[in-house]
Amino acid sequence: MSGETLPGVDDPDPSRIVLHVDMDCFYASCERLREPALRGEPVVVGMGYEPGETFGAVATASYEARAYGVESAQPISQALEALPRVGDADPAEGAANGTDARGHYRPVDLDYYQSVAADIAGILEDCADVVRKVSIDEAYLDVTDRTAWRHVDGGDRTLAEGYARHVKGRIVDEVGVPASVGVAPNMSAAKVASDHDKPDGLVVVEPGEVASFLEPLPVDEVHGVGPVTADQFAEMGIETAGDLAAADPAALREAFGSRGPELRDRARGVDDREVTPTGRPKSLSRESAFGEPADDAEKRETVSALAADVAARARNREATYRTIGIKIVVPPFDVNTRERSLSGPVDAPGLVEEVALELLSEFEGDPARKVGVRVSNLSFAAGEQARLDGWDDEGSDGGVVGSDANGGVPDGRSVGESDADGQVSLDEFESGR
DNA sequence: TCTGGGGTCCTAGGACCC
DNA sequence: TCTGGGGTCCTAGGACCC
Repeated sequence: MSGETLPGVDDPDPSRIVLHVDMDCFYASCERLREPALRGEPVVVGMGYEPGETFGAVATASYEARAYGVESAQPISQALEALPRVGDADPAEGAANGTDARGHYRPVDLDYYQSVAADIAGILEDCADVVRKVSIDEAYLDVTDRTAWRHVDGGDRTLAEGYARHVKGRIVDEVGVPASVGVAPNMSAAKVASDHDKPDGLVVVEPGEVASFLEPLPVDEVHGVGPVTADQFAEMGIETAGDLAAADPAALREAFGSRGPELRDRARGVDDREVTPTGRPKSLSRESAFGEPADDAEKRETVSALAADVAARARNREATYRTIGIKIVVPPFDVNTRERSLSGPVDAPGLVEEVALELLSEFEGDPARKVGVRVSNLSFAAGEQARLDGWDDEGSDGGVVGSDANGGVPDGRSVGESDADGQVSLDEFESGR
């Protein structure tokens, strides 16, 4: 291990070329794709929202809608105040926004958006050797081997910029939705770059310019700095990325643990993470909010439905899980989580429901604004997954294997570690702790 | 600004093991 | 009965991201 460079001074390979591709208000763009009349109009896509209702939250607002103060995560009721719905009667005193502007409100249609995202993914896979999708509308591409930082004809433009323009152009031409693209020598800088000129942006940060590009930006534009951390930074006199870059790493570690120096590195433009392909999920969950705080019966009913849904999704993705958990939010906004690990991975919808309801019982009598069910400790040993051949009905989902004193009938397709006795019970699946 | 849904990672204490 | 130190696993909560 001799001859290595000084640790932490710079990226190991400053010549990497990373693209961050970020679709602009993706859900709204998708709605416009199938309803071209919405182009140029304010569009609000709502979650947990049905046409004509006022319950739910804003998932995505088009830039036209944002101009009236509509923001994502905002309650729909609030968005409607800022921007009334097309077709609604005129408010008594005229709209709160002081104009007669109206917005087009649509419910989330994730299946459709996913089909659009798959088309985009095809283009991205075509344009890069490694693609890391981080969400339905965002991805990192390592295009180091596809282009170069070299300047064209000694001018301002790099080959990399031309390549990014090509990727962006293909998305618009072949799919029909706009994207913002950031180009930089690492992931973190590329991410900030793509955010820098939305919508429809293309920002290139060349290897030598990363630190100076970041320096003047507000510190919360550094990826990983949220409202809580930004407040703490402000108390320390850290307002910009430049301030953070210049801060004492030891002091940051003291205050923020390992995250402190890491964020400082991001602010300095140092990020040696490789772009790795999208991995398998680590957990699957579903949650659902109530309009009015729910009583025990409603809580149990919802948890049962969510459990069935999560289990079905896991089976669909050929995942087994070893941990089952719930989440319950009690007014005003107390978030509680409970989970239980089993002795081995299972694919057992009945068990998900049974364990979830049992965990829920601790909160009997507490009203809930929201409940959720989660499975984690996932395995994807497709084909490799040991299925104890002595007792498993081959391929049958509903094969009843044993029963137990709890009345649960886990339709186990999978295994505990050593239960070769043909009996599967909740007790046996529970971990020993 | 009273709050939707699906995720990831980190921390910290306790149990347990050697 | 009192006692070190290291390591792993489990659980609950929190911050953050899109």
